[in-house]
Amino acid sequence: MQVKEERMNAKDFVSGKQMVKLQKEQNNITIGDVANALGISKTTVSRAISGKGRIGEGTRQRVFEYISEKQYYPNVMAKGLAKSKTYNIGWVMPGDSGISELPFFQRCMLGISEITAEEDYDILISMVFEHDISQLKRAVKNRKVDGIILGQALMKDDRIRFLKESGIPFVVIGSVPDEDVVQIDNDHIGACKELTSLLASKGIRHFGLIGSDENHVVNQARCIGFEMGLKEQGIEVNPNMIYMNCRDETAAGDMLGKCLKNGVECIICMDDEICHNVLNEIHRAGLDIPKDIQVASFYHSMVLEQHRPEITSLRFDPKELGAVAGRILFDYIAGKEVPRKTQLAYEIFLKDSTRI
Amino acid sequence: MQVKEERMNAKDFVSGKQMVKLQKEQNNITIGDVANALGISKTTVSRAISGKGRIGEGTRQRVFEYISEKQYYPNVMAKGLAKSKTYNIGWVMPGDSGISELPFFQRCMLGISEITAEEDYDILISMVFEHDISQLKRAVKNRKVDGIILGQALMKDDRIRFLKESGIPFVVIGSVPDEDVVQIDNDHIGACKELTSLLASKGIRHFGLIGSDENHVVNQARCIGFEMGLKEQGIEVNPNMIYMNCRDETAAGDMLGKCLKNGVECIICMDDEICHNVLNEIHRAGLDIPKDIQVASFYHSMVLEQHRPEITSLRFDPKELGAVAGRILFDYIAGKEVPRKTQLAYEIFLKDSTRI
DNA sequence: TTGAAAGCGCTAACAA
DNA sequence: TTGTTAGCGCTTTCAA
Repeated sequence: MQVKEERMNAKDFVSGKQMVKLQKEQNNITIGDVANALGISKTTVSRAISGKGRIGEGTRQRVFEYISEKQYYPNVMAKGLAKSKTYNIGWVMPGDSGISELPFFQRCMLGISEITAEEDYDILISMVFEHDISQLKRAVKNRKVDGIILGQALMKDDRIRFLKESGIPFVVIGSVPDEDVVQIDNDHIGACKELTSLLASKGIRHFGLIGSDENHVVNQARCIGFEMGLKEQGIEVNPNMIYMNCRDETAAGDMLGKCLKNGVECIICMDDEICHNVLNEIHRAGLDIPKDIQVASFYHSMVLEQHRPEITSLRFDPKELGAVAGRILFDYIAGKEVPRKTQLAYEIFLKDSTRI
Repeated sequence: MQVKEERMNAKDFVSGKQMVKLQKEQNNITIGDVANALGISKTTVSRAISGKGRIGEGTRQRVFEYISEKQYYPNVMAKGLAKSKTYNIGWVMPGDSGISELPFFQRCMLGISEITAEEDYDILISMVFEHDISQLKRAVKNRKVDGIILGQALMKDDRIRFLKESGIPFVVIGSVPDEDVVQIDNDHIGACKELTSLLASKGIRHFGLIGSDENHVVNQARCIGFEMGLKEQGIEVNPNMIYMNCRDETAAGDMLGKCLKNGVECIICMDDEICHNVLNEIHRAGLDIPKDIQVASFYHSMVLEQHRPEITSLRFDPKELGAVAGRILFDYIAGKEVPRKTQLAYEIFLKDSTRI
């Protein structure tokens, strides 16, 4: 509280039942105003602004000077009506996502917004739930968006079914089996496979894989990558190595216990939250990492950053994911050919949690 | 992985460089189509739909039957142009907020979206940064929104300055000194005061308050409430009791150390993240809660939920905050009088972390 | 290089 | 109760 003068006082917070009312003063200048003021036609002004069609350099100059002086901004809604565009793209994310998923969505959104801004688009948000996609439906039926980015893919996804029926262009972040859905995803399979294989190549034979919701496509991909990694190293795949639907710390504790009983040397967690829970349980049990048990994670986030020893993990870039999804969506809307599936790169960080 | 048939295979994820292209089939039916089909005028259709103006019950029926059969949905953009509305409200949140703030924004948004949905509005999102409010500016200049909800208030807030100049109706979630800004906030002062006073009344004399960014208005309010609580119990307020700008676990450790050295009996954390860090440091130091040190928090979230013993804390409802902000904004836009400042209730949870 | 006029899909006076 | 007409602010043919 050093900066005394910036400190607020209690009275700053207190107020009577003071009421306020909006006084509007919308002095919005239109393309017609510009045209009149300059003694030219609306068409010409429009052309000057859009840069389309031939126009005299002189007139162009005059228009630009005038609109920058008078602070003219085109009415995007009107433009949209004329061009049958909304200049919005829809961003669909779960309204009930867990705390650990939020940073992912936030970063995605940041990537998307960089791209939309370039195109002078805005992001309209729909929060959906597993059994309530009314918000998404509203945005689509009302034609408030030109396209949609779906932030999450489920195995049986109502959103995707609806979007396909509706005919609106959309892309999904994540992977889905549907042949005709444009999707952008981290290369989870490749990444999980490589990390698993790498760890196995260092001599680990007994793995335990702990994951959360098996209804999430991404978790299935992780399983597949894990199994591929094992096979590559000649380790027999045993379904008992895999524990799914780990919902909380208690469950994590149980699964940890089972792993230890089964002689697991290295636990791989499917995501950062699972890993966080597992780590807590490991400490609670008084075990040492990596001496008593090694730990790796198929996903990394700030949650794991603080941990010592540092955790071996896969790292992806959600912001890039969002940006790529945005670019592809715009191409798709524009009628261009786009790849059905785009996979993004990953990085493997080998840290002390798997070094004996 | 029980549900075998729902499991994906590796091949589901693999694809060649398959390309897809959008085939558009926009068969959007307009109000004119409806009118023609029914042999009535567009006006009549419009009236039937909006419910405004007199209209024969029979015609109304026929219109409704037809539009529900043909799946007619009005074009909101066109409606907006005619009525000078966008049917969007802007939601402004920091693009670089810490992981611990995200659940707050998510819950707020949920509350907002419930209200906007009622009014057939959508949420347009602008991610801003401390020194980059270009996204917000775009949305406002382009007139893409009818009003704005600002999710966070800073002491010197560029966003607020810009919004005031622009003349667009807006409300802020949080507190600001500006006389003429409509604001909705948790009653932080009252809550912090009451909790502090309550703890003091149970015999605690030596408090330590640990907080984060002092540039956040909310943290200043917490300080004020804390001091008021102390005064109420006849405890002398000493600036040395307050530690601000606690950025990470290391800083939390330092401040914890200072508190202990100064004979602090109870540490109050300004928010859940601080508290989380402090708790970690307390455990690291091998101290017992509440025997060695008592702990309370001015903010509660899922982060603290798992902790044992449970932490005495203040609880607010961010979703309600968002909903109230939404309602007030709509009233404000409609030209109604709205309270300059709305304070929301809080709950105090006394738990074992402050029971000796 | 410029302009007139029609149109995007809807609402809202004003008439009938 | 219904229809005619103009208009919201922009784009886009088609002529000039």
